[in-house]
Amino acid sequence: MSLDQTLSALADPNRREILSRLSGGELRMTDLAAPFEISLNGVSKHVKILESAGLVSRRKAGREHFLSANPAPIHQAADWFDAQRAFWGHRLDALEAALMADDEKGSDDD
Amino acid sequence: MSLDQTLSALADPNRREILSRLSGGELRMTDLAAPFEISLNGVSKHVKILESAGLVSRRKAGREHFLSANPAPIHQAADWFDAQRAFWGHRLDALEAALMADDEKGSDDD
DNA sequence: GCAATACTCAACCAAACAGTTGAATTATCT
DNA sequence: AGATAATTCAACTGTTTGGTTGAGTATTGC
Repeated sequence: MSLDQTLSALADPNRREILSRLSGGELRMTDLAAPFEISLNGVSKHVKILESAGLVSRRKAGREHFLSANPAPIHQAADWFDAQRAFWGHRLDALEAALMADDEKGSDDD
Repeated sequence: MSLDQTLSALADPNRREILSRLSGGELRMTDLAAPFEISLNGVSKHVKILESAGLVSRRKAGREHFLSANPAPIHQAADWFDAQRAFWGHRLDALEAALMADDEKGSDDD
């Protein structure tokens, strides 16, 4: 549930894809895993990571496990990024500064 | 520069701390590293990772390397999270749904 | 009861990661 | 020129990660 966990869970494209596939509602493990190139066991491990990051939850019904997405940690991370964006504001970073310096040189020279 | 790189770079608290220390402007490697518990070499490796994620850039002056933060990838990631937040909207996640079910049961039972 | 289905668990592998230490490089100071 | 300072590079260690395969455990269907 920490930012660390949320970000590293979300840093993997397979896991983002899992979440995206879960956006339509619950899916059984097998159905969730079907379109992936990696094995079902591989997907299962990713799901476990998402679960322990609080991004997915599981409902067992007999032998089937129904997975669903929990957007809450995404909201929290989004809040953190908003705060960062506000904090960093429009301060020029080194790349932008370099580009603007180039521009100035270019237009000054005209 | 990819979302993958940005998120996994940002998933580490030492690296977030490095960025935060860089928020006041350029710092030399040694000065940047001073307050950390890990070795200077350790910090240097983190900086390299941040650099290859586009989050930090480096200006060499003689034997000194001046590091500065590049907020651009943070902005991009923030945009991505905003889109996600919008996408997931206020749809209840499984945890919330469970809590509300509990609430209902509690007040119904009154 | 038996076979198939839906999973997890455990062991393993290769690659990446976080950290260290020690040596090499380059720049500055006296 | 020689010492010191700022930094990287290289090698090594232990842990984590993304993935596999194979076996084990329930549950369901015939």
